[in-house]
Amino acid sequence: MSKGSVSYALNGNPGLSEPTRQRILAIAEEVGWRPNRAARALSAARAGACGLALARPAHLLAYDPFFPKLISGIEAELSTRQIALMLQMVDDVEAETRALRRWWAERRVDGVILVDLRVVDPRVPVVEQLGLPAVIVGGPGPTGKLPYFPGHDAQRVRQIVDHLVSLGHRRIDRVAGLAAFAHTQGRTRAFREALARAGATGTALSTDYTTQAAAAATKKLLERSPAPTAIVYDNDIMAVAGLGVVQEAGVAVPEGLSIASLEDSTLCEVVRPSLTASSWDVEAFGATAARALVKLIDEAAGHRRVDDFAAVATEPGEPALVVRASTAPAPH
Amino acid sequence: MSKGSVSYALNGNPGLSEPTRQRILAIAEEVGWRPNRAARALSAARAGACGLALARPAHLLAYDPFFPKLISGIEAELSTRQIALMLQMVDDVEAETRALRRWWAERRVDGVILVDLRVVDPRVPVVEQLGLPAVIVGGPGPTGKLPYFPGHDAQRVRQIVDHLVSLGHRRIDRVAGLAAFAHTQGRTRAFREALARAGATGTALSTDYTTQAAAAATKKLLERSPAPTAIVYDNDIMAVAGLGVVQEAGVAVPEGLSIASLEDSTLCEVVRPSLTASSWDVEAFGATAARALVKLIDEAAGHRRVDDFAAVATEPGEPALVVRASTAPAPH
DNA sequence: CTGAAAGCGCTTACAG
DNA sequence: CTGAAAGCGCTTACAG
Repeated sequence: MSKGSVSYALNGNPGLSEPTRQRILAIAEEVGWRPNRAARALSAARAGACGLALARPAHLLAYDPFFPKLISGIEAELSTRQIALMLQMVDDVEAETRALRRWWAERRVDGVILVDLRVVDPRVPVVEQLGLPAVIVGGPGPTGKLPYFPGHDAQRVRQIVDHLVSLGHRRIDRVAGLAAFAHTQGRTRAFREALARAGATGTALSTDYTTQAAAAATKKLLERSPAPTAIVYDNDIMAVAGLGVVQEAGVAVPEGLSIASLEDSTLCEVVRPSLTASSWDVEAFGATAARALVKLIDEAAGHRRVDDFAAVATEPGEPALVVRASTAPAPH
Repeated sequence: MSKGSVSYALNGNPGLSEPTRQRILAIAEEVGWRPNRAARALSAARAGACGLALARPAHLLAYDPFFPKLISGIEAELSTRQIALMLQMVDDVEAETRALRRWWAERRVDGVILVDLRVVDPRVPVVEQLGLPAVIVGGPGPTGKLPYFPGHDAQRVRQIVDHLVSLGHRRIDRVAGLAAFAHTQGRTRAFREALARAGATGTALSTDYTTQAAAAATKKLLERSPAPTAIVYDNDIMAVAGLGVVQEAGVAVPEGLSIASLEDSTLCEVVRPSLTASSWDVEAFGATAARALVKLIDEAAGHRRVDDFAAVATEPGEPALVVRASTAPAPH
């Protein structure tokens, strides 16, 4: 059996009869032979890996159910194609930008997934200038020529506000995440619009996603006059932190104040009262983004025109509001 | 400048004067040149990457603050050495075993980290037979010749039981994780011993770590007679789920029943009442394990004798019990 | 220190 | 289909 034929068989190269191909694959399977990835990468000029660098400190990642789900979805998609996922956790976007440059210079990855896009984000121009294939996850909308997947932010905000308004709430505040994140701004915009449309009022307080900041923001909101009758939190852990503050202030939830979370999780189910939250399929979302990245890489390699993903970005899994015990008619 | 000299400079190979080395490094930095990883891997017979395969479904990983911290610690250690972390999420140990075989056959990784060791674990013999460098994280104790890092399980169980006993509790039950995990069994052993030493009684109910199972187990424990005066949970999310069940049953925490968690997190701080929990430095733990793996890889590459890590396994960061509002003197 | 050369294990045309 | 060969971009001795 020639080395060339084996290579053809494994790479699905035409010019080999089907029976021969099958025989080769069977033998490879039997003896457990696998092509050396480094050699293959070197001659094929493909790393066979994609990169994901997370620019958030571990203590914030630790309580965010979004990332494990996202990674799981990405991973599920990549592994069917034998593409590895390279993970790096860094402290800030600058470190991430350095990591992206290094990955690409070393040809460690064929493409990358960008998360937590900033309003002004250094990664976007770098990636575009390098020609490093990239997709944006949780983006705000069109950013240069990079494909993006916005994550239903506006729609989820609208669903929650509409739900609260239908319960008679007219004074709805929000404890938001980092203002520097593009998706936070997108949510803020949608929040304002939804309130205005309903004739309701309310403001958003930005935090750094820590529970301390969420607790402090909640205290501040409770002291306002008139006080809000409902508070929306950008994620589940901040909502739970807020819930604790509200209860300690002697306000009953949901009788005296309604609480809702823009991110659903098991946590929302198990706290008392359980939390009304916006639920969506993050794993499917991650898989879709990974699929787009793979396509981008393939097209870049084939020197073919890259489709305008921005125009076709599909978002899987419509978000659905899960109404639980923490929201009720507004007190009068 | 010869190609050979550049290579020597970058790899710290002696036989190059210091000024020349510095000049080469400066130029490489300036033009942003980085050696192609695939080529380097091929000639050096080193992938420059380590693998971590997680055999837990994403919905369980999503609420476990342990893994992001562990990964962050591993990553911090590896990235200082320019070693990449390859991540794969799989459904079960069999799929993980397959992933390990593939990674090694393709020389995608130089070594792997094994987590959630089972009482009978197929990965251990496979890894040993392949000669794939591996360290065990959260292991039960010596397993063949693989270095292991047990994660303070016994000590943490003891601290919690001793705390409850000192508060007068004599009937202490436990809602445990998967019985198939070696660390669950290690905890169960330590739990029994600690109770016996204190003249207290109690049993452990195993669950699959889901909040549903934790809730069901808690209900069962409350119906017992005599009912426990304290319940210990194997992790924070199960503790919160249990707390909800207890409160709905009309039992006050901590006045009627004390609750404690064997895993600390922000969650424990923010729920009401806040939860007493065993806290330890998981990131440092991950870093230590990664360091051991790197050492193992280096020694394996040098054909030198591999140290007996099992004898020297250091565990960083002594665990500390954080007493919060959920534990109080036993009711009489 | 330089320069030429072999080799890592594949992929990919190319002549038979 | 086979077999010989070049090339991917490094590392690593080796002679000058």
